[in-house]
Amino acid sequence: MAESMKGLKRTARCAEISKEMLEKEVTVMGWVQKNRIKGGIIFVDLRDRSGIIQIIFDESTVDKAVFDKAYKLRSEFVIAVTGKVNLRAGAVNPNLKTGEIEINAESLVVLSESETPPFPVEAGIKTDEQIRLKYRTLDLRRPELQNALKMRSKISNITRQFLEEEGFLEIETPILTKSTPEGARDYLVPSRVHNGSFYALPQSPQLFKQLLMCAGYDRYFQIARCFRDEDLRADRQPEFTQIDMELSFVDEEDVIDVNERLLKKLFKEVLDVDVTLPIQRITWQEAMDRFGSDKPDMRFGMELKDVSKVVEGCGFGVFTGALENGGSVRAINVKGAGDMPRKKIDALVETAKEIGAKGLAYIQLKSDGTMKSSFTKFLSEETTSELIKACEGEANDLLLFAADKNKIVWDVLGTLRLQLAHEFNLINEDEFKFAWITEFPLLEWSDTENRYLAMHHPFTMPMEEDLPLLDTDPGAVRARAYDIVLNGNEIGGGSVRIHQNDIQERMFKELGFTEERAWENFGFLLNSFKYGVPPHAGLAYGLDRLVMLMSKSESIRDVIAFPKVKDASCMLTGAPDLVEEGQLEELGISCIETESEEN
RNA sequence: GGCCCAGUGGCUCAGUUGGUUAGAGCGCCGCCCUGUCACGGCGGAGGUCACGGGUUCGAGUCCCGUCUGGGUCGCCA
Repeated sequence: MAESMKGLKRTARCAEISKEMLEKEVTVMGWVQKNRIKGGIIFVDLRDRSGIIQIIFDESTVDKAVFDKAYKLRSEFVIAVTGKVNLRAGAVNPNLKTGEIEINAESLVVLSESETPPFPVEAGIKTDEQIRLKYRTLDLRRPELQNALKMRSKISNITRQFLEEEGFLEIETPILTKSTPEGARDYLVPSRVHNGSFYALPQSPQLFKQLLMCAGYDRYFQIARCFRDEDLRADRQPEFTQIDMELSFVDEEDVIDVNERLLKKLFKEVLDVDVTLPIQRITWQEAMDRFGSDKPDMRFGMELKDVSKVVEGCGFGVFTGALENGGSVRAINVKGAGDMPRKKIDALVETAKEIGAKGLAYIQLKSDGTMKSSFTKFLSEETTSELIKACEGEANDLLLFAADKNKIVWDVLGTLRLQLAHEFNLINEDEFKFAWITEFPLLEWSDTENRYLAMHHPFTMPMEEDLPLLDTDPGAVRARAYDIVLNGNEIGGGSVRIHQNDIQERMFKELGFTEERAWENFGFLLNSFKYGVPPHAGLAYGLDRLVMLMSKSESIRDVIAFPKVKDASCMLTGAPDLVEEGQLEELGISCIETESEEN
């Protein structure tokens, strides 16, 4: 039966007990990890968020009532134990922080009993995530999740402390706000007072932080919850957290400087990893040309080679055709893969096709010096050897060629490069390789909408020297935008913002907004811009993704206490759920039955 | 919305070309054990093989559909 605390006070957490406290009487409280009964002596491993300490109940020294109670302890019972800290009489357990000591129990209070847990509450379990999410409180007791959430807390706190010292103010922005076009689908919240009208949950505090700059707050930050109603991924949740910041009277150099120092501090204090500053910067164009990705994993080579010049007029229709359509022919050299079996190469070709390529050409330079290729029969011997030379091909190399529009070529080779690096173990998992990616394209052509979309967002400043191109070749205009990339993951991004009305108007025009619609959607910002806007720039990190990488977690769900599953529902609470008819009436909402609900 | 993977005692899994009463380890329950810490010994309980159809003399196994979870493409300014 559960007992009360009877005025007991906890003196320390389990793993905070140390040899310095020998002979002292302490009271610990926590969960029973394990009860080992050896007849006249009982060992209980007691766990709390700090770790584990061994409690010992000795039949010859402890009250019989206490001993009998200890005999009945089971996994996950919550207990309070008072006793003396002693050196262990038996063997030391080197796997425990408290492995040299134990507590000789004098009294025991069972604060709460527990049913047998549905899965073991310990590290390294293989239990299905579905079950872990349903019993999330139990899962959260396990060391992996505790460590991830502790790390998350530490990262937030260091960030706060650092930004405070750098003169930033932490300011909250609304959660109930206005729906904006462009970008992700909004989560909507119906208004009771204004039936038929809706708030939207923020996709980011972007516009509000710009307003704060207009208001003179200089340097702002917020650890902000954001919402996007899009499908989930291993690294994507419908609600997530940004470390969001904005600075006035600065350019990209200032933003990069303060963030490099923030990252250096975080990695030093959280992981004891030294980040060498400055972090290397490469332009978007260079990232695509060398790695086929705007978030390159630079922990390994296998860089893309542009061989368009070599194969110009070579006679192989696939190559020349791609070049004639304004595309390119590029290659990667997979070192040590020259003897890859045909079946595996075919699988690579399949991957390329899934991404959108019509095929994938290859040259196998086998380790015995012979060569096998899907296309060199169309080429002269000179061109073939020039091609191999351009790829720095040697015996036992596999050369893969993609020929198409640049976007497809980058996508195909960028994807294969990553896939093959994993397959051939080229990635040092202990390494943290950062890079700034700069000079992103400002606009991106959308075939579905038949217009340009903002690659970053509509308030991103174009590069001054590219301004004339806005009228002639909008796709070529570069933006003053930058992403911070870590090991092939975008962990943050930002830009210098437009603070001139005339440029902002041109931008909206380019995006196909009428003046009327621009004012309807962003009037509150444009209006503020009329009364003195400081030049400003900012950046936001995806905190969840950052914690995931730093804690080497496999899924973003492992760094969020109560995450959602693939269809954006919560296995623990059952949200989203139906509501009472009266609530809907009040909101002036009636639901249309869909086919799936009828069944 | 498309494609791929998975679902068998509480957990993790095995289960042969379709063939007696569906197995194992851990956990759980009982008894024993004074230095265990992956404790040990003896004994025991526990299964609608995700669900619904179908094929068959016979289905955990084959076929169709559904549900649930995961991965991914689309989507994510």
